[in-house]
Amino acid sequence: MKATINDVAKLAGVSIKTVSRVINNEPGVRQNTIDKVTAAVTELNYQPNQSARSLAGNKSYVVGFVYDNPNAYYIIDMQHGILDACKKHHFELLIHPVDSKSDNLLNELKDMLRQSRVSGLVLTPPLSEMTEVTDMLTETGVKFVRVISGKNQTLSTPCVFIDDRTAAFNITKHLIEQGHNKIAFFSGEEVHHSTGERLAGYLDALKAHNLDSRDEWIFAGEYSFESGVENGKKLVELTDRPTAVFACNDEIAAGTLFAARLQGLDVPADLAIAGFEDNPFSRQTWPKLTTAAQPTKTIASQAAELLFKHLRLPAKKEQVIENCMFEPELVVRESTKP
Amino acid sequence: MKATINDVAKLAGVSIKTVSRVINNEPGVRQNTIDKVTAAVTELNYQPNQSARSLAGNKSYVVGFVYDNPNAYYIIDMQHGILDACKKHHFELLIHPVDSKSDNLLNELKDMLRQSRVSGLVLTPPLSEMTEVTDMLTETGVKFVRVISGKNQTLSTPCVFIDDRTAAFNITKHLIEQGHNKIAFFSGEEVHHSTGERLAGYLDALKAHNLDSRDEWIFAGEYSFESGVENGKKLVELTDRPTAVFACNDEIAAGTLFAARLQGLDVPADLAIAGFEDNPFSRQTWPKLTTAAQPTKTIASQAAELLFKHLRLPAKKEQVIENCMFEPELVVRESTKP
DNA sequence: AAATAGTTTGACAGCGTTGTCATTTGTTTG
DNA sequence: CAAACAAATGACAACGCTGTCAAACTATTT
Repeated sequence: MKATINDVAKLAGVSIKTVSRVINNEPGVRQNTIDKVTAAVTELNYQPNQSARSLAGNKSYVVGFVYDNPNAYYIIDMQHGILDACKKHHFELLIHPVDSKSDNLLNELKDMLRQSRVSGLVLTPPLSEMTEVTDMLTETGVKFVRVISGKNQTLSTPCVFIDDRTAAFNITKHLIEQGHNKIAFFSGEEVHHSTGERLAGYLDALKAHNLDSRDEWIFAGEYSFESGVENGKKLVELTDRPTAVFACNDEIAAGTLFAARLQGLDVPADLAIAGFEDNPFSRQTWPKLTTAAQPTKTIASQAAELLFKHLRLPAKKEQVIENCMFEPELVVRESTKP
Repeated sequence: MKATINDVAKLAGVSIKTVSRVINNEPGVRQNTIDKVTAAVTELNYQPNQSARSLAGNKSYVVGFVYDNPNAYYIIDMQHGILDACKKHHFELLIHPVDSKSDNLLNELKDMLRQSRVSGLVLTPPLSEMTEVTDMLTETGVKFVRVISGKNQTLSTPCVFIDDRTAAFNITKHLIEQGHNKIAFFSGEEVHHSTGERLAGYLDALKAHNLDSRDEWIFAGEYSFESGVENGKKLVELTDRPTAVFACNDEIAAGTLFAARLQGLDVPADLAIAGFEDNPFSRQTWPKLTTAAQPTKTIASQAAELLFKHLRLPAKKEQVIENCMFEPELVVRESTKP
């Protein structure tokens, strides 16, 4: 019924090993032979049996996406981006949500690696930024690519950098250009490097415009709607209240918006609010949110592509590690317009 | 390094076949032997090699989740619910987003089935409700479970039913009880059975309360924010305008909310709005949305469990098909409170 | 034309399981 | 207590592919 490599070999008049060579793009096959084999493959609509392939070759043709992130939009975009790359390279994708705060995280990951025979992993924040995790993976010998917050730099593992700092600088600059000189910063969790990077960008911009930063305008928090609500409430209690808020992501911004309404503040007249990430719902709030857009799906494909390159490399100590960087782009909407 | 079935057999003092029996819960092994083997398995931390298993047994230990749905929250919840069940049964999950409107849909699905050797599928609307798709799958012999909108009934394939009609009835009843007697209905896409079911429930409720339904109060649309905005704008142009809207899902409801603000209408004073699905953002709008909550993650686990049961069944023609049903639950929030 | 080196191909043994069927062990019965 | 049967276990050949290494070609040199 289903064609095997044997059928292809017979039809093409070569040995199964040669068919195997053609299928795996191994060198040292005459063009003429390649053509015969490919013809036979198409005629029989032959699909290699992945189980047999990985059993015999002790490889897996599966990559894993390990994540801990409550943001559904982000995860879906990441998944779809990785899937695109997987399709191109004939790999399969295994998704593996975890709890990064679990005490058992490392063991759980080890178990997963053991069971699921993935040949590589894509990691996103906060996991990609936790040294325990990356150390463990390096030790285990599993190859992985990380999406992390920061500027392009050479690390010993392949990375996709997100230049949050510059993007945050641009957002803050935009707020300043709208006439604001008292701007609050609503943080996300500190385990996310993005929080620190965005704060740095915010401070950079203040300094560049000779504005003072004030500690009481920098609010600790987390990447959630509720955190935005909470800090929004605190904000209005301040004497000499800031007239603008730079929220570390759109969820916080949405929460801040909610709090503003609770307090009877008009946005943007009484309080301008900017978010970060360009989640779909940043276009569905009233008013729509100014934010910094990052092309998550493209980032994901890039990360996966880096992983595939890395998987093909021999396991040498010394080698050039490929990286790439993305800079989220300012998107101005009604929540910060005068 | 990594333990094989041979190591376990040696340690337990039995043949590899017996170890295999124990691992697969096959009958006809003495309890005493089972214990010896399990002990050896734990001691060596043995994990069966999935590739070898599926090659030898010609089975796959992989289920697929095929979907076409732009709602990230829904998809993530489905994925995580299915994953929970998979973990329990030692299966892996393959995700496969498709475009249900593509001309090539059926071929694409066939290719995917051929390549990825899944042993079963979970389908959600609209795919689960497209007869071309289900027919093709039945023909191909792939087992699958569907999540569909409708009341519990016996079909030839296992299903998880969502009783949208009753839930829609309850929502409409709630609006009526708030004193509304002119209630508009904002539809989703008609390919989704849920649209028809929810409309039916809406009409049921009107009739039950002796209210007339009017054709111009039933708006065609789709499951999107934009559709809600558009129909919201149309709504206000009506003379004798409805005072309440039952939107087919939360996104439409959010759009309607947006349109209301555009028009300077207060929600709920001038216009009450109810949604459906209980997406997280239904709690993040202002005011928060009344909606019908469906336990997506539980639904997903149930669906996967049904699939696993079905996979174990021999491929007979005559057999009892297991089903189950969920009824979304009314959640009253500020968008409909007087 | 023979010798050499390089290139292309094939034979065959695994990879770690499960399926089949034969063998052993245990239990019941006349 | 042997015969007859059932229950538990094992030996061994697949499963479809890749890795290894030897064989068969081809091209180049002497």
